[in-house]
Amino acid sequence: MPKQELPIVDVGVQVSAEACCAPLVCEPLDEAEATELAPLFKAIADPVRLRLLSLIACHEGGEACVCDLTVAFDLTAPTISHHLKVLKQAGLIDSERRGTWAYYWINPSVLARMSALLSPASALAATPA
Amino acid sequence: MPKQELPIVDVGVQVSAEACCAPLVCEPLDEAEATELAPLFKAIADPVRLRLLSLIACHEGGEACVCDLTVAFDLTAPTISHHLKVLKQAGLIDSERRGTWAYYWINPSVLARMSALLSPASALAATPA
DNA sequence: TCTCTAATTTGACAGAGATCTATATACGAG
DNA sequence: CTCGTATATAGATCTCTGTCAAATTAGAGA
Repeated sequence: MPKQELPIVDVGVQVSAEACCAPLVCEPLDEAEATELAPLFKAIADPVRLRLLSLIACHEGGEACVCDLTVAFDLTAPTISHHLKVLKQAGLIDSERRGTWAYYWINPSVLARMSALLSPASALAATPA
Repeated sequence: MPKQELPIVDVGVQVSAEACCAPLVCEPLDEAEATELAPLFKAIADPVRLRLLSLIACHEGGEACVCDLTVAFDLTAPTISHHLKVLKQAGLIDSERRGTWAYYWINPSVLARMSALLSPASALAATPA
């Protein structure tokens, strides 16, 4: 039933766009950057939301219906709804209502930014000895 | 009692080592994995800790003294100490006392694991329409 | 030994967050 | 329009977390 619509690239993020990609091991984060980035990690700093994000990202068609998600947890629907809202407000996912059901898909660019931030700057800072 | 320091080698992590690398957009995280991974993100889900991690990672020599870190914030020493403890317990950093001062360095393998988990599955969902 | 400085631990408190029940909204089918 | 199902919001509660002041531990030097 979910109509597949591939929410591809579309970098229309609310975070400051391309101010993104220097890994935090390359140059020190200033306070403003840290304040902007921390909420992204806070959004996935919960097992339920991590699984939600993964379930949505892996779902065929690139999107998942809330009904698919709710059954995967031993939690009430309002709780799932709450977690989805947190993920959405962080910009990690987006949603649309189509008829009776609501569909969610991930925003890959935000995920990419977070991944890049943590990337270990290959040649740096290894070996404590 | 503060004998727990152990300037151990690198991967002395409590997480299951190399069970790491499938990005969460590739296959759905199960509950156990999510429970194990969420605390890693929780550890960096705070602006102060994000900056601490970055300051430590970028510091020359690959390690930083607590005294270097404390002055970078408008927070008391106990608060910084608390945040360092959170990062250390998550396995993101390690520390050693040398003489009067305590030094911290990052554990790159844990950071790498987190980065890989969020990596947007190169070949997936990225394909330009 | 005593004292000074670096860092951590303890205890307290305010604010944030996860979950539930109950209620409300949105839509489709009769 | 009315009813039933799918989501979302509101409010309450209990727990977790960030911060500070005060006390404690650890090492260097006199």
